[in-house]
This record gives sequence, structure tokens and C-alpha cells, in this order.
Amino acid sequence: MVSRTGPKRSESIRRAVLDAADDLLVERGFSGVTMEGIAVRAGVAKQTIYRWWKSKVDILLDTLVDDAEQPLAWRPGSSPAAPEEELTDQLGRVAAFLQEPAGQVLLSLIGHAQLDPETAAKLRDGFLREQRERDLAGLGALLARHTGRPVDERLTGRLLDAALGPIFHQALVLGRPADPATLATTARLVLDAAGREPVPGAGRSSDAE
Amino acid sequence: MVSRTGPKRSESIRRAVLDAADDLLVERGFSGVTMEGIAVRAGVAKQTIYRWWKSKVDILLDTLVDDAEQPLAWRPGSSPAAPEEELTDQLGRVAAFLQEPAGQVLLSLIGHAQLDPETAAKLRDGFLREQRERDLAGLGALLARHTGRPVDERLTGRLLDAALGPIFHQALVLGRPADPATLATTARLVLDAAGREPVPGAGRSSDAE
Amino acid sequence: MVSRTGPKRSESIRRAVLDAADDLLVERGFSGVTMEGIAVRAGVAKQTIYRWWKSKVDILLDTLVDDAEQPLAWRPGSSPAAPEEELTDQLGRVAAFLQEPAGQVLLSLIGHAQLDPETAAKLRDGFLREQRERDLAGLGALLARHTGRPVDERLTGRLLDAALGPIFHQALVLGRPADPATLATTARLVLDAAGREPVPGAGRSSDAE
Amino acid sequence: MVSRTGPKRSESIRRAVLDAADDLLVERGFSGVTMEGIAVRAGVAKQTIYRWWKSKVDILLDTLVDDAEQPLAWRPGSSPAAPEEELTDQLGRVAAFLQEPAGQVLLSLIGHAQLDPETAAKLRDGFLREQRERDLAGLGALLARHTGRPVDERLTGRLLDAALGPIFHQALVLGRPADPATLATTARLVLDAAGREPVPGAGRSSDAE
DNA sequence: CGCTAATCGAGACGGTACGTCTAGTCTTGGC
DNA sequence: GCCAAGACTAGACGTACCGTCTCGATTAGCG
Repeated sequence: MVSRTGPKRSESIRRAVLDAADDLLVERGFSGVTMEGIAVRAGVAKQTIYRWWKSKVDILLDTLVDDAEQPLAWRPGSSPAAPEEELTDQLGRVAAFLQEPAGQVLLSLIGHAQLDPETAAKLRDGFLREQRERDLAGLGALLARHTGRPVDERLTGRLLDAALGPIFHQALVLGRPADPATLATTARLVLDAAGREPVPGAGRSSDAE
Repeated sequence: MVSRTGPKRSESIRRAVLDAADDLLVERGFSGVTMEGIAVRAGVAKQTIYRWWKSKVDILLDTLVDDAEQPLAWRPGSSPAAPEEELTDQLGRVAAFLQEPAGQVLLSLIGHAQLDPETAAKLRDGFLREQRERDLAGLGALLARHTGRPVDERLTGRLLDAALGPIFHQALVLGRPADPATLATTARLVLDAAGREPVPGAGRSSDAE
Repeated sequence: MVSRTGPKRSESIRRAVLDAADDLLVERGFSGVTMEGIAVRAGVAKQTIYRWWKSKVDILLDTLVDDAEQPLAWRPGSSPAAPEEELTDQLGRVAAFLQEPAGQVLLSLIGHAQLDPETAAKLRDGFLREQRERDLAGLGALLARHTGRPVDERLTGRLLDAALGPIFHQALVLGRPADPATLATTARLVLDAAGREPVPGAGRSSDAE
Repeated sequence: MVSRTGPKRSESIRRAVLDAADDLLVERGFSGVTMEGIAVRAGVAKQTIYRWWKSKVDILLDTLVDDAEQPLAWRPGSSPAAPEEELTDQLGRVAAFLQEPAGQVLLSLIGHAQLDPETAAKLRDGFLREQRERDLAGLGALLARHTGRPVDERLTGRLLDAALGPIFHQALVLGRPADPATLATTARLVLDAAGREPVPGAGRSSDAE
């Protein structure tokens, strides 16, 4: 196939579509985001959108990649001696992120993933998998500094669930931001559990999977 | 105005509608549940459904009340001496419940609540609030038996989040059932934290065990 | 309304239903007449209406019998010497009748008869057939007085069509009352034709059916 | 803004819809014509119909324009010397037309016009007005040939009512086709009346409006 | 510089479900 | 047993988006 080129994909259209979707989500909620509405708002023909995205979910996933990675990054601790404060801060950033527009996109997509397996697959194989890897690395390093020894990855995974679980539980199930007291309690719980855990290879039966 | 009576609401129709909605959710997913589809499946006229329910969300909320309360109930411990096992069992029942049809209804409604504020309000003011009260009572009693003294209700609330958070996090965010190891780790974490907490008004807890 | 007469049909309900139907037709037009609306307006249950009438058409047919016969009656001529004026007057009464509520009922029913064969059958076998008999008798007597000899009934029928046709044509097709000039022209036409017609039994071929 | 064009309205769909409506009217009567039924029968989406027509009445009106004009046209007389035969033929064509599918459409619409003022307005301002103009021109020319002088237009109008009235009266009120004898009688009546009328300007008072 | 392939706006089209409406039947209980 | 109240089945209504498609108008680079 000889690539006789024509005009190239318009970057301004891509941005206009992503922005329109984002705006509509904030203004009218997830069901207020429609392909037709995005097209009108972005000043673009429907077919132009369908040429580049399969669905509104794909559009929102694109906005997520642009907007969510940085706010959820693990910051290197300013004071290496205070892992509990560092963990509490990180959990606070996660909780705060969920209140912002980009966080609303994430919550909406997680919500929609409960209703549509295809969304679930795309979300989990894409953004969520990568974010979990970053979280595992960040928490693993923090725990290692805290305990003075490397931490088993499966244990890190369970502690990550213990750390993030309450935040997402409150956001998704109770529909409210996690309060600071919960974050502090959670951080201490996780660090205590990590300190009490045996050295890898000498695990107690209850840790076995 | 004298209340001249007419025919009464048909209970068999009510059940047929709830069952049809439940079946459709399991077979075709949330978007496969439509008012029209429910009407056909239940062998009932659409108008009859609209007479009693405003939307498919309202129908699913009704199925929850019918079908979710019992499986999520806290069972009185057969052996008062083993609260850890009792808590693990309870968490196991919650995790198992989420795999069943009624649990899928709950997950779908929580998902839809992220997309629609009205659904969120109904779900949280209805089933979720009552279920949380039952959970607080159940966990509170268990912790009291475990620690030998009454437990502060706000603390119970945070520990309930710590207990349920990982389960819902895995179900909603990771899209998989919570594994037994996570449940056991979680149960121990919660009980340890409760044991370490100070008696109300009796000084701060130390880091040491 | 204390109609404690037991299993007898309530005459007051019959009147209330007919009046309600009539009023609704005038106020909201034919499509504004619904069984439900009649029931509400008459302060009567739907089933009570269905017990006695099959449809709103049957109700309107009942009102027609009550209200249309008298205004369409042929009046004995005050002055026997002026059949043209007498005929013009009669046609004027018909035209005027069609402007009144009862006339609107008739026009509506004729209209509906074009759309529904059952209505057509009931209307033509009932009111219209009887009215045509009265018209044939009235016009026949008038023509006999005018020509001085009995007039063939088939010819009377054709002349009746010639007399009424323009009135109904203007009402039904043009949607306006027949103007006096048309009525006068029509009356003269009919009388001239009757005068020119041969004695029964010596008819020209064009009169044969 | 340059006017970018899109696809044009499909003529084949337009015909399919008109045909479907026509067929349904003949097969199932006016109430058997539904937007939904037309859509199914024409193999077309409902929304496509609503894009171009407001109601089934509008569709039927369109079929009239397509199908009724030609059969109701006044044919130039082959033999200028026989206006009576020519008029009888024309009236015969009208009567025959009312028996055909397109004529049933017209009768149905006239019927519905009695029940719905909007239908009445559309029908009279559209097809009926234009048809009346054609009829006035046709009858006017015929009468001029018959009498040897131009005929007053208002008189032509009244004679047109006298000619068409009986036909529509029999069709709409009596529900049967006009018989040949009636047509012949009517034609002769009309021509006689035209011949007897005075020259314009010397009219009798009864012709004045 | 013109050919050609792509992008793009506009919008017609077949679908599916929506939530509403009225008709006509059936059920219950008061009188 | 008559009646009011109203639940119920049935099915058309007109609307909203969906995702696909066709139609020209408009760009770019390749030759």
C-alpha cells in the first residue's frame, strides 16, 4: 500500500473532543455525555469522532491518561525517617484526587465498568494496571524503608488493598471523601501489619494464598 | 371522600417483575435490563411497571431489599472465644455474596450510582444506610467481645471501612473476588487495631504491642 | 344522587352520560370525546358506561336521536301556493341545523363513518335511513303539490339528492355553511326539474335506473 | 461558513412510505393506518418518517397530490357539440374515482376533516382548493361552450356544487357510489340551469349573493 | 501543478428503548 | 346486584441517541 498522504489528523480536533467530553461530564454527568453532544460542543461532525474513537468511554479513557497519572504519583519522602506521615500524605493525595474533575472521570469509568464488561476490560488492562504497578513500586519502597528489609510483593499487594480499599470504599460506596481520621488510621494499620510480618520465606500460614 | 376500594396490587406481578429484572441483569448485564425487556419477560404490560416503579433502578433497588439483607446478616458466633474466625467468616460471606446474582445487583447499582446522582441518593439513603447500621451493630458487638469493653462507634466505623474496603476495592476496582488470604489479613488487622486502641478517655495507645 | 332502586338502569346516569358526551364534543371536538373523559365528566365509573354502550359512537348516536329529529322535520307549508319558498325554507333549516351542536354531532358521525365501517353501518341503518324516509315523504308531498300530480319515488330520491347534496357538499367538503344563494338556486333547480319530468310510466330513458 | 452538503432525501423511501400508507388504508381502513405500521410496511425507520411528515394525515395528503389530480382532470371534449355527454362523463369519472384506492383516501381525509380542524385546514387549503380551481375552469369552459357566452364565476361555483353535491352526498352520507341515472339527471339539471340563466348584468335577484 | 487519498462537516438512515397515552376488560368492596 | 375506584393488558404515540452511511468540499504531499 503506497501511502499517498492527504491531510493529517487534526490535533486541535482531538483536544476539542477531549475537552468537550470532560466539560460535559462535569456539567451534566456521565449520562449527559453523548457522542452527539460532544460533536456539537466540539464543533465537529459525528463521523469525525467515530473515525478516531469507538465510544465515549474511549474518549474518557484518553482524558484519564492525560490527566490522572501525575496527581497520583508517589513522591519521594522529604524526610526518610517518617514513613507513616509519607503514607498518610499519599493517601490524602489519592482522596483529594477523587474530588477533582479528573477523579470524577475515574470514578465514572469505574462505575461504568460495573455495567459494561468491555469498559471494565479496557480500564483494567490500561490505566488501572499501570497505576497499580506504580502503586506497588511506591508502597513497596516505602515499606522497605520502614521495615529495613525487602517486602514480599504479594504482601505488598494485600497491604495496598488495605490502604486504598477504605478510600475507594468511602468514595464509591458511601459517596463521600475519605476523612483524615480514616486515612491516619489506615496508614498506621498498614505499617503496623508490615512491621509484624515475617521475613519472606518464613511466612505464617495465614499469609499463604 | 369515602375510600371506595378497587382491586389491590398484585403481589405475583410484583415478584414477576423483580425476578425478570434480576434474570436479565445476570443474563445480559445492566444495559440489557430495559423496562421493555422486563415487561416482556415478566409477561406484564409496560404501563403496569410504570405504575409502581419510576425506573429500572427502582426495580433493582427493590430486589436488593428482598434478596440482600439475609445473606449479609451477621451471625451470632457459635464459639464466643474465636472472634477472628468469626470476622473472617463474615467477610467471606460478603465476598461470596458479591459473586452471586444479588451481589451483582448491588455492584451494578453502586456502579450506576457513580453515573447518576439520583441513583446514588436512593441507594445510599435506602439499602446502604440500613446495611451499614446492621454492620456497625454486628462489628461493634464482635469487637466488644474481643476486647472485653465497649468500642467507640466512630472507631467501629473506621474499622468497618478497613474491613469492607479491601473487599469492595477488589470487586469494584480490580474486578475480581477478594481472595481468602486478603480476608484473613484484613480480619487480623482490624482486630489488632481494635485491641490496641485505648479505652475511651484512658490515654493514648503506644506503638508497642 | 340517591338512586337506590336496585338492579334498574339509572335514567339520571343515562342523561348525565349523553350530556357529558355532547358537551365534550362541542368543547373539545370529536377526538376530545373519550370514554374516560365522559366517565369523569359525568361522575360515573367507566364500567358503568361500558355496560350500556359499546363505544363513544353509540353514545353520540343516542344523542342524535334525541336532538336531531325535530329540527330536521318538514313543516307543512303555511302558504300552499309557494312551494319554492317552502323548499328554500326547509333547505335553510337543514343548513342552519348543521351549524348547531346537534348538527356538529351529525357531521362528526358522518365523518367518522368514513373511517370506520361499523359506525357507517349503525349510522346509515339507524338515524340516516329514518331521516331519509321523512325527507322523501316531505319532498314528495311538496313536489306533488307543485306539479299537481304524484311523483315517482325514485325521481323524488334523485331530486332529494340534488337538493341536499349541495348543502352537505359545502358542509363536509368545503367546510362552510351553505349560502342562501346556493339554497335558492338549488330549490329552483329541483322544482324546475320536477315540473319538466314526464308522468310516471312515460319516463325518458335517462331516468331509468 | 461554507455550506457543506450531505446526502439527499431518498425518493424511493418517499414512494415506499406513500405506498405503504395507501395500501394500509385499503386493507385495514383509516384506523389501521399507523405511523408504526407504515414504517414496518415500508421497511423504514419511524424517525425517517417523522423527519418528513408530521402525521399520517400529512402522508395521506401527499398521496392525494400524487394520485388524485390526473383521474379528476377535465378532458377536452372530443365532440364540442355534446356538452351534456361530456359533463355526464366527467361526473362519472368523479364517481368512479371515489371507488378507487385514491378516492378512498380522499373520502377518509374528508371524513377525518370533520373530526380534526387541522386536517380540515390542510385539506381545504391544499388539495381541495386546487381541485376546485381546476373544476371551476373545466366546468366554466364547458358551460361557455354550451351557452355560447361566458358564465359568471359565482354562478359556475353554485352549479359546480349542484353537480358535485349529489355525488359526494351519496358517497359520504349514503355510503354508496352515485348511480348513472343520478349523474345524468344532475348533468341535465346543471346545463338547463346554465341555459336559463340571464346574461351577466341582467341577473335575477335570487342569483345575487 | 495536478492527481489522489485522506480528513472533515452535514445530515439521512435503520434501529432500540424511552416514557406517555387511551382504550377496553377485569377485580374488589361499599352500599 | 349496581356502582365507584382503579389495576391491568395492549399497543401506538412522538422523542432521543445510537452507530453507519453517503455526499460533496477541502487539504496535503507524491509524482
